[in-house]
Parts: sequence; C-alpha cells; structure tokens
Amino acid sequence: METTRHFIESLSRGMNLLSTLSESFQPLSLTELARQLSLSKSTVQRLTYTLLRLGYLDRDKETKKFHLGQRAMVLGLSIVRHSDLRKVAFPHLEKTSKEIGETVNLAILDGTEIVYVERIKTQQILNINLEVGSRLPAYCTSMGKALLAFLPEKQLGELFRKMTFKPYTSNTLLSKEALKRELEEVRRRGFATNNEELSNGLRSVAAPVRDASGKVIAAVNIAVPSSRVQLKRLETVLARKALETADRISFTLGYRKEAS
Amino acid sequence: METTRHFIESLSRGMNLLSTLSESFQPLSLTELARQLSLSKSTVQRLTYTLLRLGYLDRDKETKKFHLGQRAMVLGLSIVRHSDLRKVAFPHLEKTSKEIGETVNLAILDGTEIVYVERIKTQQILNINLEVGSRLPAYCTSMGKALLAFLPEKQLGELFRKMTFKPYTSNTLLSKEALKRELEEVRRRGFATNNEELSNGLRSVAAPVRDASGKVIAAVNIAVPSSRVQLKRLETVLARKALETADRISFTLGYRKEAS
DNA sequence: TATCAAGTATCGCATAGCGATAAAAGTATG
DNA sequence: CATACTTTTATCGCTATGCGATACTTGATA
Repeated sequence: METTRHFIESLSRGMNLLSTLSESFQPLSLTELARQLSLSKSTVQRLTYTLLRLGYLDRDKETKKFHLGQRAMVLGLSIVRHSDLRKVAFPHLEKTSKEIGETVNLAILDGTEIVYVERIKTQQILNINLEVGSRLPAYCTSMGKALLAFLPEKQLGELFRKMTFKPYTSNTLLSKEALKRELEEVRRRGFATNNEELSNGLRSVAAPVRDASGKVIAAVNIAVPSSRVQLKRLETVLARKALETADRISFTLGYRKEAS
Repeated sequence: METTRHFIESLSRGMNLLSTLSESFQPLSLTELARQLSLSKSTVQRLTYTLLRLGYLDRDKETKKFHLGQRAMVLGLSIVRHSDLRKVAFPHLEKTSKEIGETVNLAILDGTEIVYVERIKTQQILNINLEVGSRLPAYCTSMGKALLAFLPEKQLGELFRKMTFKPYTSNTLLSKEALKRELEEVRRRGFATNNEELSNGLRSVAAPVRDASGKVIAAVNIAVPSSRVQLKRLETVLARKALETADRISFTLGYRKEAS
C-alpha cells in the first residue's frame, strides 16, 4: 500500500489545530496558532474558517481570538461518554475508594504526560487541584511511572528524548538514569510509587491496567496525604489494593493473565 | 472573500467521520462508515487511515471495525475540561441542588437533540439512565423546549423539518403545531416544563442560560418524580428556582438583562 | 466450489489546498 | 494626528493532493 498517498495532510493539520486549542488555557489568535503549528497564516486561516463553519470553533468579535465552539463540546462529551475504559473502570474505582476511604484515580499516557480520565475524590483536602482532563508530567507521578514502565523500549526511548526534568521537590527524580532504575523497580514489583516527588505532602501508589491484548493502556492510583500514610503502608496495603483494582478493571476489559 | 475556496472539504469530511463514530454505540466497519457518510469507500479508507495514524481511531484486528482511539479520548477530555460553560455552571447547579434536594441538569442543543453537559444527581431513583454526553429529543424535554423557544425563526424552521415525533407517553406532543404553541408559552413565561412527555413518572422544569451577547446557549432544569411533585408546584416554586439558577449562570457568563 | 461482500491497493486526473503576497484594519507611539 | 508596525482579511497562480473508479485479495456462506 502506498501509505504516503493515503495520508490526508489537511485533515491532520486540522486535527492538530483543534487539539492545540483544546489544550490551551486561553483563546488563541490566528497568528499565534500559525506560530504554534508552524503553518502559514493563510493555511491557518482556511483551517479555522472551516472549523468555524462547522461549529467546532468560535471567535470573539472584539479580540478576534479563537476558542472552542459548541460542536467541539458536543464531540468531547460524546467521546467521553462512549469511552469503554471509563465506563468499565468507574464501578471498580468507586468500590476501592469506598473500601479504603482514599482518593482513587485513573489516567492514560499522552506523550510525556498523564491525562486524568476519572477521579473518585474523598473529602480530604489535597494540595493540588486536579480534575478529569488534567495533565501532569509522567516521570514524577505514580500513574505516569506505571505507564512508562511497560512501554516498548523504542517508544520509551523516544519519550526519554522529549522529557525535561524539573525539581518539583527534593524527592523528584531528575535524570533519565534515575528514572530508568525506577522503572525497572516498577516492572519488578508490578506497581509504582510517588513519594512526594510532585508535591510535598502527597504520596501515591499506582498499578497498570491492561486491555484484552495485554497492553498497558491506563493506570489506577491511590493518592494519600503523607501526614497520614507512611511509605511502608503505601508499598504494602495500598499497593495491594491498587493492584487488585487494576486487575479487576483489566479482567473486565478482557485481559487474562494466563494468556500472556 | 471567496468563501468556497477557504472551506477545506477533506477536513470537514474527517470531522464528520469522527463525530459519527463518537456518537455510535458500536464500532463501525469501513463500508458502514462509507454508507453513513455518503462517501466512496476509498475516500473513507484514506480518512480512517489518517485518523488511525494520528491515534484518533483504533481498529479491531479480527472484525476490522473502527472505534475511537486514545487520542480521541485525550481530545475529548481536554475539550470537556476547558469548557467555560461547564466550569461556570457547576457551582450554581450544585447550590440549587443542595437547596431543593432534587436533580439539576445542564444541557445544550445539537440539531434536534439535547446533549447533557452536567448532572447533579440526588439519591432518588429516576427511571431513565442519563449521564454527561447523553442525548435526548428536544421536543419532549423541558431543556429542549427552553432551547428551541429562543432560536431564530429561520433556524427553528430548519429544525422543524428534521423533527420526527414519537409518542413516548400519552402526554407527548406529536405535531409541529402543538410544539409551536408550547414554545410560544415558553417564551411568554420564560421557562419550559415537561409533564410526563418523555417518560411516565418524570416531570421537569427548565430555564434558558444566556451568554454575554444575550444568545441562549444552554438550559438548566430541575427533574423530579411525578409522584412527589405536582405540576402546580413545578410551575411555581421549582420554576422560580430554575430561573434563578439560569440567571446566576447567565450573569457569570457576562449576560446583562438591561443590555438586551 | 462458486458467489458475494468487505477490505486492500492502484492510478490517472483535475481541482482542492497551498503559500506568497497585497490590501485593509487595528494598535501603539510620539 | 501622522507614522510605523502588526494582525487580519482577501486574492490568485500553481501543483501536488485528494478523489473516485476500479482492480485485486480476502473472508464468509451456501
């Protein structure tokens, strides 16, 4: 198959534009979009014209900046609603949260970041504000590490090339070598921890969720305030809970351990 | 401006395909997509190839059917997360739900249907299963009627042409004439009711939410079991609550009544 | 085994989409 | 208010991109 003649460049560009705007915290101008997408202004003009016409974008009359339109909202809601992963995982997450009385999360990997798919929050106050759709760096989050650990070597190598390490706390891993060792530990134990690496006062433990083919597609974690949960309890009791939850979800998704 | 030369047909087709699949309850084959989209198989082959390559679609190895991919999930989550309407409305919905102890919803109009944007559910059991992203016909729902009532004549006329009326209950409105009279009543009173028109045992009252320009962009409703709430209470006490909630959201979105 | 349908692959073609550019509009400054 | 600069809007020649028709392969069924 002549693959280059099957790839529609203009569709790809349109999707990139929509994705860029969906991750932007403020409306963007035509010139800024052209800059971020490395496209000519006239190309972006046509892309935005098309998406405006279709209702995926809207435009502020005064500032001329673009933001997402109603059809994008409808699309986003439909996508999230029909997500099998989220539907399957929700009852399991809820069960675990009720059993242990802690916040339980589900996330997927996008590039070098995790994206939160679902959150079951307890009433405890945590000191970072997260919601469904929030993104965090993978390297200093338990779910991120659980996802990175089971990537194919080649893909992991590519992501390493893109990673920049930032010292959030004195515990944050700051080099590829340190992260590699950590990921080996994750593979050995089957779960990943975050010991105040993203934020002081926050610990978590995560386990990988597998689909029917055995591929790790998501991660579940249990997040706790450090003041209440010691690292030892995290790595034993709560790790077991995270693993059980991930296994239940994986089973519902069709994963069978014997088959791998 | 030469608008036809600015509209990118292939981008439009790709968005339509993605939208179709996001609203489908099961995976779709290449042939079925071509049928639904009225495109040639080879065009759909290229569209799907592109979206597969970008990660927006995935494909089952055995059935060859397409379903949404991980990047679609990321996109959907980002869109929903950054929705101003939802962020603005949530605290107001929550406040009202706490005050009256009933289920409160927010929805937008897409074609002849409403799409649920947010739901604050109480513990009471209701006999239809709805979630964020769910769609219902506009003509027999209070939020649908609140949205239809304030559409421009031309747009409303176009939607009337697309509507098919189905007798969900003995109360369901079954003709354009009846719906037109109902929408006049909505405009007169400023709110819309659903008196067991969609489902026996269910009543609701809805009020329109306006953006800064005064355009009705969403609707809020309060949904109750018929057994507990008489129509008279719905049209007085709860209608006032719905209107107040909608007004608070509208105000936060920048709508100023004096300006219109 | 023959038939039919779905999926995959090819290719000629013309117009769809591109980018360079010009014109218009908006903003900032002295 | 004039000028300079930036952004947005509009135009147009050009070519390669995307199209659809079609052929080929694969899979299912009677």
